[in-house]
Amino acid sequence: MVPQHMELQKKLKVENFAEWFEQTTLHAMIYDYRFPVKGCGVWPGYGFKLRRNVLEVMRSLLDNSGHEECLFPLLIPRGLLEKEAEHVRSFQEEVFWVTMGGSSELGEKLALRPTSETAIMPMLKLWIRDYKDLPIKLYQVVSVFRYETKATHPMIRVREVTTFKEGHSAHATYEDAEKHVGEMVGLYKKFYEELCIPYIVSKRPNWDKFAGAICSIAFDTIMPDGRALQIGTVHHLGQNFSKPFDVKYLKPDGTHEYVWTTSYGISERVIAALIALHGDDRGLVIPPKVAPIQAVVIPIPYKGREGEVYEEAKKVYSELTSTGIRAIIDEDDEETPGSKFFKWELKGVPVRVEIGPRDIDRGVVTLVRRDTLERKSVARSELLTSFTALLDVLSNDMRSAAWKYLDERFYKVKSLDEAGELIKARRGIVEVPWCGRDECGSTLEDNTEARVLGSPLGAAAEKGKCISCDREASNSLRLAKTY
RNA sequence: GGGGCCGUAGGCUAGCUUGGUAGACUGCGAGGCUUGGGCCCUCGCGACCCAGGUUCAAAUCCUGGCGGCCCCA
Repeated sequence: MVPQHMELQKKLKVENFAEWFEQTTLHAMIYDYRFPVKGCGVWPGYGFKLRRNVLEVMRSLLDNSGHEECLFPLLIPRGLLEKEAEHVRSFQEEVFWVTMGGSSELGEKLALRPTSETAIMPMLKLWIRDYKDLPIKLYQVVSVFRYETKATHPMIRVREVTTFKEGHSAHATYEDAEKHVGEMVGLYKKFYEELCIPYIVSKRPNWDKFAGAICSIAFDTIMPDGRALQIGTVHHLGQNFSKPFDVKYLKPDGTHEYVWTTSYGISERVIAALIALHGDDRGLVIPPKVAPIQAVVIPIPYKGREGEVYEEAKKVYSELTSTGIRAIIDEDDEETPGSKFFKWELKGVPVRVEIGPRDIDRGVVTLVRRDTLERKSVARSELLTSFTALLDVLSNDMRSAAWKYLDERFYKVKSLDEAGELIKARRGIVEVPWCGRDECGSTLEDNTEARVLGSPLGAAAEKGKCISCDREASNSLRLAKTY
């Protein structure tokens, strides 16, 4: 039983999310935002491991779907960056430029990539000759740089995005590219499911598409402060990039056609969402799949019985690690068990394994799950099966709790007043009937102080009237405060 | 883009209005005592964001920079 005063609290997290987030990530050694350059943070060892595990999930999904991991240069010459007119217009105010080499001015200034389409296209031009070379699917995990002028937030709005996983593909036809977009949306869904992150998929409105895309599909989730956070996007780029970069292929009939490209990305915002959605006022709660440490074994020594307690704890520890479980043992005899409990709870270790004289006498071990702090004794002889089963239960419970959280903050309303109030109170995402015209979208943004996330993918016509112009609604629009 | 608040040991902070020895808690190190939810005691370590200015004297007042947070567009 968890004592009354120790019941899970989310007061700070809910009342002052920004502070909670920065403190928790710092104290748990996930992310240190004290680096003296605006919008730049550091991943210490423990956070780096979490990041690596998250990326590992993504890598395995991509590797198993025909992608190859590549690495393109950080520097993009101005001429390339500016080839696609709309792309450059959108990014020009947020590009960092390298203008000097030592003390001499560069002839052509070099951009720190804000994203890599313009670095990849010239190489595709060299690599693609005929239809047999298509499709090409590649990705890289790199830093990208954006000179954010608005407020920056640790991990959420940064100037160096350190964990930019960008996928790029080239196809022979519009339809192939379109199909690939659908597959990548499916791949991202799997990714978020693995991380226990709930999401809403929207087709971004025309005025908020990725610069140069013909269609942008975005994943959003809801943070504890009620704002929506974009955690992934998939873009159909059409021939908007292949034309200016002159990337053509030879078709079987002997003619040439420009390739059709797509791009899709996620960033460390995914990790921010994971932390924000699962954490509580004791610290992190990390889904077992990506937890740097899945189990911490804590011996509870008593005077006279220290020897056997430590010995048993070690046995349990090696049993766990021998099956590939990421376990550690905290044998520090200078620190009390209680203090260790708090320490590892802060770090979000999914399961704590306690071994004391009482357990030894009864032939059991005590398992405590991090999400609910529920404690139970399991037979010593069945440790491994009980443990793995518990990890599964924990993952599933975390996933459903997070989905429940999102579902409760997703509102479908029919009136502008209602929408406005929900947005103003920062209750989450609001979906309203919409006539489908861009002008009503921007009117709504003005009237509700919200941003338009977009509309459902392939939704049937919404019944009702557009809440902006009162015309018959043909679709829905999602609105929210955003980051 | 506009407005406001703020920056003190690794962390959280007191002191600033009214200029004059920077204090607590936590952490870290040593020792003792303990250990099923942050024990306690002793000793030690550790800080005024940066650059100018005012002043006999600046953490404190002024200007600028860097950095952080909040609100509004």
